[in-house]
Amino acid sequence: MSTFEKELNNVKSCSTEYILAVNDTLNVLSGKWKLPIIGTLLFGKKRFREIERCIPNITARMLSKELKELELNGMVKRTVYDSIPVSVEYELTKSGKTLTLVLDSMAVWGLRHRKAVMIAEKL
Amino acid sequence: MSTFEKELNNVKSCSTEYILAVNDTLNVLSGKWKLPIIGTLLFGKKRFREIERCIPNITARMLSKELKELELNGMVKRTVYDSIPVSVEYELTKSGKTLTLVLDSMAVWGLRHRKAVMIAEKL
DNA sequence: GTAAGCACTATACTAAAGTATACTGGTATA
DNA sequence: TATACCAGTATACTTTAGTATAGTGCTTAC
Repeated sequence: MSTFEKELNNVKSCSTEYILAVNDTLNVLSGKWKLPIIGTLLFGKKRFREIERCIPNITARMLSKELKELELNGMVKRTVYDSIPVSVEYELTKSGKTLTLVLDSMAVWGLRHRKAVMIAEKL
Repeated sequence: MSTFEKELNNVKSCSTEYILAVNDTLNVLSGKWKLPIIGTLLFGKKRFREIERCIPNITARMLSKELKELELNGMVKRTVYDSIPVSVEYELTKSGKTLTLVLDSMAVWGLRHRKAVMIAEKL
């Protein structure tokens, strides 16, 4: 039995704990902008204005707010270089990078589900 | 190469499509009550009041609203039996059931991430 | 010296999500 | 006849999330 399976059996043994663990993951992704932010950081570290330019329609206020939350959640690491003027870089933490595995399974389910719903609507 | 891998490569070839697909999955789970509702339905079909009793603090209004959305999203099937009085049963669709694979990966990531964050905070 | 870029913050607002509470119309039970 | 269960709906309200817009203090380029 793999480590994944062992951990899964453990958390599934208590249904409220299972829901809580799923909820933790969901909360890390909550809101309109977290996913786009994580998406752009998947391509490597970026500066504040770079991220801003990558995401259409995001305001500086929202980007700042969401980056703070992501940092607090241990998803993003913020590094300040004391050049003049200061430059600030954001990158995904190790945890942030492993989230891609979850995102991948969400992407595939999302596509399959969309197809399934479309077929069902044709009937 | 597995079907999963093929579909994943396909959707990953376009980063905005990838984000959209992940977002679709996220939207199906959005809000405070969808996950608890899906959670209770994982144990089999249930009637309205049964679900209500399973989920502490949910109001009838919210349960009704969320069940409608889940039905619209093709996650839940609603069946009305014309007994007297009518009884109504809710159950997960096929798509709804396959979501458990995604939820499993979210649960395991959630647990691992929580541990990682706790260790980082001790330093 | 003024315009523009950097990394933000402040204030005020609107929109969406969620809560509280009461009610509907039917049936079955005491 | 009163009470309670069923499957919800209606109305009013509060809380949270997101938007719009302007401004901070710094530096470099024209």
